Amino acid sequence: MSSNGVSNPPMRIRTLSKGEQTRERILDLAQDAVLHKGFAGTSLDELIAAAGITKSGFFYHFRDKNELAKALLERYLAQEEELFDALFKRADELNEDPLHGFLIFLKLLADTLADLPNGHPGCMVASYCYQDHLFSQEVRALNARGIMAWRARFRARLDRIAALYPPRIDVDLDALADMLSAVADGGIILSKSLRDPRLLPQQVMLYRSFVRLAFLGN
Amino acid sequence: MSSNGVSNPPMRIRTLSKGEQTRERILDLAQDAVLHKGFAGTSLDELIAAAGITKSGFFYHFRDKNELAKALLERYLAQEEELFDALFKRADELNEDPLHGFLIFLKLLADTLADLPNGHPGCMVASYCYQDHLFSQEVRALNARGIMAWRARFRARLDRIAALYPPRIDVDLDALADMLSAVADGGIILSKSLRDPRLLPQQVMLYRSFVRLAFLGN
DNA sequence: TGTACATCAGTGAACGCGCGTTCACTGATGTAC
DNA sequence: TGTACATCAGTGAACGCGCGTTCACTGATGTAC
Repeated sequence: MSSNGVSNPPMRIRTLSKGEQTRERILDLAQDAVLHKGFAGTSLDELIAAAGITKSGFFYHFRDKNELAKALLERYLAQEEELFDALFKRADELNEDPLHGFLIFLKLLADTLADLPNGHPGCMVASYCYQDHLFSQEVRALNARGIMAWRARFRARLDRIAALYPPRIDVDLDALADMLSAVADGGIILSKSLRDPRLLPQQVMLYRSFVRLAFLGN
Repeated sequence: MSSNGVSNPPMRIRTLSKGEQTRERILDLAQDAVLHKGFAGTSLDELIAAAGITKSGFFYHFRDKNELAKALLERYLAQEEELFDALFKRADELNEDPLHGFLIFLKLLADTLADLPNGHPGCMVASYCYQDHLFSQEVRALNARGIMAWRARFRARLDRIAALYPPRIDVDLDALADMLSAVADGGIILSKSLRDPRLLPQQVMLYRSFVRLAFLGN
């Protein structure tokens, strides 16, 4: 079940080999478990039982548990990138103005998040940042790079916007770019904690209101 | 060290008994460890070693590990309440207008967060929400009640503001109240992940800009 | 002021279970000639 | 088309260590009379 939904690319190109299918199944199960019990709280025993393989089968796919952590995060970040690429592409097809394109993107994002059947499963970056001492330096760096990539992506948009629409307030564009990540991560925490999937898209829409106010004034 | 700083009440009234001191020491160590390794990743062995007691000493203070989880969260929520009470009190002493009082509160909050020597240690509610399957129903409910209490507190302020300053945009006041929690939790994740303590207060100040724009228009 | 008893704040040893990891092995599928 | 070999995708058993929990016990401090 689940396999998160957020980030499924619009269409699968290549069919997966048997081994790749097993690996993806392990990752799906692991992601779900890690987002609800933490990494240390997720045992390999439960994963292999759910995946229907043996311990040694797991170690065929991952050298050790840390490599599972790394693969989980890499896949999550790649899926987010795909999602953002797709939504920006659609938004830009609908409008060529950078501000309105961004506002459309935010609306599409909120709609996408609102349409997830069980709500957003959780942000791997947020989960990992609260367990950073469990991971290798490599994984921690990957986590930070994920956030920096989001900042760079949104910042580039905001630069184009600010060039056309002088901001009504004194605002640091990096901070405003970060705010989308913050509001999304915070919104996920609200939705998860209160078991109300609507809270996350609602927060994204509030961020949208802020951007609109800041550049458009209404 | 640490003992988090955020939430230390302005002054200690009562001196703690020996047992209470030990208990607080365990909680300090546990909070630090849980926020960096997760709850399952934090062993009692490491806590007792750091606290300088034995296993049985620990179980004198807490019936089992779940009770530690509960005590940790209860203390965290109480400390947050104390902090908000203190900051609102100071803000209201400086100004009696509800909007400007709230804006001053947000500035005080940002300043407080900026002054934490090592940055904010992390939000227990966020940490727990990413490990909810580890905890009893009681602890999960406590976590949700924490967020609801923040919402109620900020919502009450926003109601008084909206009565005097009709909002410039169509905005749900519960959502706007939640946004402070979201921005704070998201800001903590930014600060922790990128190891830059300034990002959290920066996000709080952005939220402040939004509130100002929404009610004051500049 | 002295004695008896209760409570506080722990100690020390043992428990069994689950954890991640290793190792030698194997049937099925793919590739070269 | 048949055979030899390599790679893929695992199996099965064993490993030792660390985990949370239990239990009987104890010295120090507080309270009643």
